[in-house]
Amino acid sequence: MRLVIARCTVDYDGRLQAHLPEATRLIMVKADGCVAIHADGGAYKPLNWMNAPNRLVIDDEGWVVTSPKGESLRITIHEVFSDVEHELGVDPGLQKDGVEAHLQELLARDMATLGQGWTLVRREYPTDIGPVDLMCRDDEGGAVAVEIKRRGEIDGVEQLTRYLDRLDRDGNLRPVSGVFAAQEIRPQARVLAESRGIRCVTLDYDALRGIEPNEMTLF
Amino acid sequence: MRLVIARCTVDYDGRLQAHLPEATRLIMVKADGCVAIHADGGAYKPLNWMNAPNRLVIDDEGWVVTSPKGESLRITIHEVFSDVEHELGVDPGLQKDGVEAHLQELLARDMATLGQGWTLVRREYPTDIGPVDLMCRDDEGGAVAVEIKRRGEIDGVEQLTRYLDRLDRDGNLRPVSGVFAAQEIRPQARVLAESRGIRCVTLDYDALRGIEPNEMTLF
DNA sequence: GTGTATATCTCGGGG
DNA sequence: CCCCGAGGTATACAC
Repeated sequence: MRLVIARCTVDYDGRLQAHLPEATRLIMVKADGCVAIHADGGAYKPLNWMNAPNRLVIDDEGWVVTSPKGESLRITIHEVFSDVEHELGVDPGLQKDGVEAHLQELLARDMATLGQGWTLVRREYPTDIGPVDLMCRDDEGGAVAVEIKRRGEIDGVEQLTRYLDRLDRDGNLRPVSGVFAAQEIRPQARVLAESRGIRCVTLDYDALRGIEPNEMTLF
Repeated sequence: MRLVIARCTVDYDGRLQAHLPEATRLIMVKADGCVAIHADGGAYKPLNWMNAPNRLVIDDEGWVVTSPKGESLRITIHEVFSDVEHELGVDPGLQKDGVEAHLQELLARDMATLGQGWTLVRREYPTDIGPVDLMCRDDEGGAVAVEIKRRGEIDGVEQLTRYLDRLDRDGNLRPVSGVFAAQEIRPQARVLAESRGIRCVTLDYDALRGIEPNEMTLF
């Protein structure tokens, strides 16, 4: 990883056009060739960047980074304050716990959270517009499509609605009811869901984890 | 901006839990207090981060970053290879051209792109679930709601559909037709839009810019 | 503050 | 490769 502190101006031309007036910034070049221009604030997002793969040409004027997709980033360097390189090696990567896939797994193992006597047909049940998180049968054998979110918002209700619309055309399933399950359901999403006859279920992640027979967490 | 190259392990606990095994990484601390842990690859996104505002406590074990929202990041430092600080000052910021707001402005100035004899009622026409990009009248006086995107995808069609649903309840407007306008429209979005009677219009940004009477670009 | 929409979103999975 | 969905999305803006 190369770290350059320099007074520079930057011009990006690609998915849009953008320009950075002259100022002192950090230019970060990673081993995979990606480039990021950071100011001293504004969360982790750089002011300007180019994703790998790139071709980097350095001349007296500065740097020109070009990507095969036709994007270009011109960094005109006026003064260099620091220029260092460090070998970091390959990173073992991030281990996550508590995301949607985990909720789906936990819920699939404990259908009773949704309703007594419910059975799982399959996870990621396919439709021609994408997979439904869970397809179930309720205690009376009725088909139920379940959409799982960490945070239930309007988009999720729309997504489930599209699935229900498709699934309801299948004679083997019809009628298909819907359940919108999330750790937290936004009021507007709840209103929209219920206006469409979709049941909302709030999930308790810790309780679901507690139900597990053996330890599933990663660390 | 403080830049530390160190062999470290990291534990995040907040909106989820995540762990980084021991490896050498860049730790970036910006003037506003945000912290980012970077590997030597993977675009601009850090492996782990904490947004400002934060409280940073440093002891022999390493660093503990806590946010008022109850998130925490523990960085256990095993070996420091470099630790430097640079004063960058406040950045003048990025100047952009070619984003959705621009398209909306250009289209509002040249309604003929949508249809001969069309007139603009107003931009950001309000509904109770949010503003429609453009509200127009066609050559026969019929109300038309226009949703503008850089890239037209399914979500945009859903958004316009929600607006049309609301607007159609207004006796002064009904019937309201819809136009989905974008520089690029994904096939699936086009199919969905047309199945709902929404007309799709592909926008040519350069042509729209060419139509302008005076120079609007920033640089 | 919540709610909504945008983003050069980034990232990963599946066909 | 594109398409789609998730994200600790972050960010801006209106209410």
